[in-house]
Amino acid sequence: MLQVNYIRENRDHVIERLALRNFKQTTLVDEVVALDEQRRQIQTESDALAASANTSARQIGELMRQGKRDEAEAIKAASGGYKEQIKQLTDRLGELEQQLHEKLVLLPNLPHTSVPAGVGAEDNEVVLEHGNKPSLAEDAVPHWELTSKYGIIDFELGTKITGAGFPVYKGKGARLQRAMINFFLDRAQQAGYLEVQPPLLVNEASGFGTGQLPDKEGQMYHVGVDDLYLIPTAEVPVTNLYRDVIVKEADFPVKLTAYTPCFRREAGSYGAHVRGLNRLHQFDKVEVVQLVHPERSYEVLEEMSSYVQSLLQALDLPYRVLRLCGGDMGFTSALTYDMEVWSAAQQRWLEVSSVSNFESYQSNRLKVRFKGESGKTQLVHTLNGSALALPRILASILENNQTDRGIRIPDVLVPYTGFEWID
RNA sequence: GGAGAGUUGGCAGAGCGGUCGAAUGCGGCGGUCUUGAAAACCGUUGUCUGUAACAGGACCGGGGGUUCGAAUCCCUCACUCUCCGCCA
Repeated sequence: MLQVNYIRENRDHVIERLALRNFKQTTLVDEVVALDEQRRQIQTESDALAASANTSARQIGELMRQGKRDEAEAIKAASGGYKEQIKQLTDRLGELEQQLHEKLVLLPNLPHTSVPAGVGAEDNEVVLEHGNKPSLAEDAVPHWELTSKYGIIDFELGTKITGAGFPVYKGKGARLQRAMINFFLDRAQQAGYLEVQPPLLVNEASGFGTGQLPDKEGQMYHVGVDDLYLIPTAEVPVTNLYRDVIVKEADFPVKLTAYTPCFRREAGSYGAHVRGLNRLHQFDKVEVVQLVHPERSYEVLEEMSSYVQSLLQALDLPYRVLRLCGGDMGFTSALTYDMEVWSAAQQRWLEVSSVSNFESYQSNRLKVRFKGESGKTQLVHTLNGSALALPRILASILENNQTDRGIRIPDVLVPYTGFEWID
């Protein structure tokens, strides 16, 4: 959520920035400014009235103590009107605050100055490409054929148990999953991230804090009887660990990592692009999250980007890094890098990580603050990234590393899998 | 699922309807003392809003009510804890 004060003082700039993500509801910005203006005016009136009422009440108390009952009664009689007036004003204030809040949550984050203009994926800027795309044999096949050929994933069985998009990993497939999770967690720990195991179900306040609610309600599975949401990413519970916390500046940077399954409804997605492991309703991911001093957040974003790339390099997967354009960036992000690996048999890039700086957009909702040098509390900047999401990494490993002999496991994973080949 | 207790500042824990944003202890910060540290002593120490700065306003789980006045009384919701039951 953007800060009202900022919008008030930088109205034109806000509109200009929002235009970069093709957000053209300039009236919304003006409505926010107007509502805020009204709110503050009513607030002032209400406060003045409350001050008078407080004074009277104090006087009455003092007079009563002194036994001056008559004088107290006189003031009491004159104080009767405050209650009704104050109630009217505070009711109005409540309405204004609610309206303001409703408008405010409709405004996405302001893109960073380096974000390219654009409307969709085709306008994203390729920052760099790394590694060589392997040239496969004539008979190379996509991963969904490899998984059944080697019996490591059973999609049909998952469909029977739950539904489409819930694969069952078996044998070396299951072990490879476990190996990747451990590999990613070990690397994160070496990079200074504290490992946590958060809940996989979160309440509404948590969903709101990181921005999934109310905007993307339909994306999450909702457990109605208990009014809880299955997490779409570890970002939600992990970032919310610091909701309403005032961080000590000495504790910066706060670096957290978590492995969790992720659940996404992805309603309305069908077709070839979502075959096999390309898009699932449940998948595994290791996430990294940082809470940092505002002055350092872009430096940290680059650091996180490098970290994610180091994983891809270790796995020896060809990848590219995109700087998302204004139109393709998530609602809450100010700058996002997407990492995509090359899927040799499908001949396409698959997104395996998204690293974002949310600046104070999330922390304003979450109320994650720190006490600065001046002694004033300020909002921290939050960042997160996938490091990494497993399914498409797996897809890429399977496709890129397929040989006559079987599928070669990347060297760094062998200590974790205990085998070198899926055959 | 059944029964009971509770929710107050970073933590612990007081709080007759008025002088309570809130005692006290611990912790934190600053200082005295010390070669240094510890101890002791002194001072200080919540958040939000608002102002150029003061002032002012709000917050004692959430919401509502009674009252001139509510942390304190009433209603309601949520959550936590304890015991029993069930259970990885």
